[in-house]
Formats: sequence, C-alpha cells, structure tokens
Amino acid sequence: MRPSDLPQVRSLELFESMSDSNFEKLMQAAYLQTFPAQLELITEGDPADFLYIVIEGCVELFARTNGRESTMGMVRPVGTFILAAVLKDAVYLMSARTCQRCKLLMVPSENIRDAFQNDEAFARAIVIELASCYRVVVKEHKDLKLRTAVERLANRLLRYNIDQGENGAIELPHDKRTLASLLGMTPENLSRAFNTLKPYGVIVHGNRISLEDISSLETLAKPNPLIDDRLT
Amino acid sequence: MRPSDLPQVRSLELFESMSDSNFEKLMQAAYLQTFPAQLELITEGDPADFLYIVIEGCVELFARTNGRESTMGMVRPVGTFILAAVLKDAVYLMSARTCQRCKLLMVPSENIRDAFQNDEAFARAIVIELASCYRVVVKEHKDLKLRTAVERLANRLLRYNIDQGENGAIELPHDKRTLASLLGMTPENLSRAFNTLKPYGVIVHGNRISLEDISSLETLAKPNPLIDDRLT
DNA sequence: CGTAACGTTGAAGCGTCTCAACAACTGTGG
DNA sequence: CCACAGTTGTTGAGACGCTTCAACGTTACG
Repeated sequence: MRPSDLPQVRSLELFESMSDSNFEKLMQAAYLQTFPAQLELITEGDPADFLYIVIEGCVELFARTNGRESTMGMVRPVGTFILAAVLKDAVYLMSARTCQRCKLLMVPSENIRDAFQNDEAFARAIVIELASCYRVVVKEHKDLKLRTAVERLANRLLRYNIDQGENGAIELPHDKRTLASLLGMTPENLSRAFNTLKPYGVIVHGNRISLEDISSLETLAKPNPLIDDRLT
Repeated sequence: MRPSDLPQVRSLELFESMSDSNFEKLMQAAYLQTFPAQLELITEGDPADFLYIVIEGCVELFARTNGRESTMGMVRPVGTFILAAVLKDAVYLMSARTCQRCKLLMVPSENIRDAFQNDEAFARAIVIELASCYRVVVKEHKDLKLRTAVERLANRLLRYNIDQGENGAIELPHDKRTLASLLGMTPENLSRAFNTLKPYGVIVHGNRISLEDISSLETLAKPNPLIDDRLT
C-alpha cells in the first residue's frame, strides 16, 4: 500500500494506541484496493473474511430481505465496517456497496483476531470501537421507533448543520433516495417531508439546504442528545 | 450474596473463562439485591455506575423521548444489560424497569473495567458478548425497517415456537402491550395483527397461542436467518 | 362485589406507500 | 450544438397500514 495512506489509518482510534510492531504486522497482511462505483463488496450471509477500512470514497451498508432493501448506514473516510462479524468469526449481517470510486483497506479477519490477543491496547480500542458502534445502532433504533418520518428528517438536518459548521447552510452528503432509505422512508415521502418543513424555514435547492429558522425547526424536531449526539 | 447463585453467574459466557481469583474479586465488589415489580432501576441519561445481571425475574429495557415510550428489549435470567455504557464509561441510552419481583446482581462499572484490563480471557469474553449484543440490535433494526407489522409478529411467533420446543403450542413470554411495543406497534394493532394471522392457523387463547399451520405461517413470514436466528 | 387493568372491537383520521405522470438534469452520440 | 435516453426528484391520486379515541367485555384482585 502507498505509505502516504498509513498515517491516516494509524490515526484511527482503533489503531492509534497499538504497538508499532503489531501495527506493521497488521498492515503487511492487509490489502489496499481501489474499487469502481456501485460495486457490491460484500453480501450478507457470507463469512467475514476481512475487516474493511474506507480510505477514500463512500460505502453504503444495506440489508435485503424478501425483495425489499434498506440502507443501514454510510461509511466515509476514515471509518471501518463489519467489525462485529470479524470478531465473532460469523457471517456478515449487512451487504456493502461502493457509492463512488473507493480506496479500501482490507485486513484479514484472522489477523485482526490475532492482534486482539497479542496487543492489549488494541483489545481495549476494539472494545471501545465496538461499544460505540453498538450505541450508534441503539440510537438509530430509538430514532426509528420513537419518531415520525418528518421528525427524523428534521433532526437529521439539524445534525448535518452541526457537522458542517452550524451556519444554516448544509449540503446533503448523499443523494435523496439514499437519505430516504436511511431515514426509513420512500423517496416520495422524503420529498413531501421537505415540503412539510418549509414553514419551519427549510429551503431546498437540489442537495443544498438552507435552514432559515433553526429555533422553530428545533421546536418541531425536539432533538435529544441520547439519540442525536454522535459523541455520548 | 447467596452462594447458590454464584454458579449460575459463573456459567454466563461473559464470566466462565475468567480466572477464579478475578471472578471472586468481581463478585466481592458486587451487590445482590431484590427489587419489587415496576421499579425503575435506571434512567437513560444517568451515568453508568453498574453492570446489571438478571438472576431472577424479568427486566424491561425501554426508551423515552418527547412524551413517547417504546420497549427496546426484555432481559431474562441469566442475562446482562447496558454493558456498552459501562465499558465506555458513558451515560445509559436506555431506561430499565422490573416487570416482576427481581433478583439482580449489580457489579460496579469500575470493577468491570479493571477486570477487563487484568484478565485477558475476560476481555475476550466481553468482546464476544458486545459483538453479540451489537448483532442483535442490527437484526432488530433490520426487522423494523424491512418488514410490516404482521410479518414481524409472524416471525416472532415462529421464533417463540422454536424456543419453546417446536410443538406448535407457545406461551407469550410477556403481556401483549409489551409485545406490541417490542414489535413497534400499538396494542390495538397487535390485536388486529393476530386476527390477520388467523387464516394462517394462529389461534389465540389469552397468552397461549397455538400454531396449527406452521408452513403457511412460514410462507407469510418468510423467516430470514440473518434477522431471526439468535445464534448467527 | 366493585374497581382497576388488560385486551378487543369499531369508526374515523392521519401518515405512508404505490403507481403513474412529469419535470429537471446528466451524459452520450450524432 | 443539439437530440436522445437515462437518471433523479417531484407531484398527484388512490389505496393501505397504522394510530387514535371511545366503548365494551373479560379477568384479576382487594
């Protein structure tokens, strides 16, 4: 792999406290590969052979059953996916596809599990990473069970606003059909939800949204740190 | 704590590979307490002071926001809850209340984190437990996003049937309002969903259900191991 | 025996989905 | 440069699923 990518991976919370020698060993076993857009990287049900780390591009995690499909999450640099399956040596619960041309680091599952045994700092980091992933899914589950579609969209917009500098001008990080699926609704319904939010100062121009009245949007959305905060 | 309860806790996957001395240390720091029914044990947002282990009874995990409430899960003996919050030293994301009179073992968070550092086997067990919890929530999330209410009920009934001996006679482990909330619907809608399933051989007598035509129920439910199996 | 809790049923309304049509934009090839 | 098809997003109409509210039956319990 290109040496210039290494520091980025090393800076991942998952790897930063690991010993140099163990990190090198792990990276020597890893493959850095570039994939075209719209390629299905893994399919749910397949055995977890690799831990994936997104270096460049964007990966969509999704699930299928009975002819239906839903986006479960989006992974951007520098993020990992399907750690749990790798650690349990189980099959993937989600499928993944590239949204754009992507550069991905693939670390064989066995090497991850070996490193877990041999490097105490790595073991601790893995537990923190896993616990964080767990809490993210719990929050998403609460979001879906406790809120209407419009509320979910409103809270999502408020979060994007915080992520993007809190100046009321946001850019949607994914296309609208993906956003709709992420939020658990149809594209048509997302479009209508945006219309519902117009009286609350939400102005849509393609994938650029301006929030002209944050406080009224917050009154509607009632953001809850135990659902919407990414840190806690 | 009563010595007769110890072997049960020890047999938990989380503790069984731990060294004797570390297990004893952990148990000496722990409190065994009995709680009456309908007591709120923890409230979301509070700091995670203890890891809880259900020895007897049943605990409901639930979440609230904006005046609404939803059941997130039920914990029966011998199960743990809110491990992720304990490990991250964060606040609870869910509240918990007793459904019945309960005997619970409470292990201080600090001791759990200490044991994680000092006992390699325990660290490994924690990772497996966490990864398993993660996968359970992912499955529940898929269930909710990819299925209708009737399908969720049908699959739940098929799972109860497997859990309870696969003889077509099942007993609901919780009251119906709780089951409804678990499945993400109202009690009224659950009642109607049972009616919808009548043509598929689902006969309801209070909390006893008989499944007279498993194969037609399966045709409707289309169970998926990547959602419904508890093992994988 | 009366009260309370739980579950069921009905009617009405809301939210969401489906299907279809259409507009706007993108990239392609002539 | 323009016609073209393909993609993406929007809008409308109708159907469906689900919720709400209210009433009622049943069961459990003091």
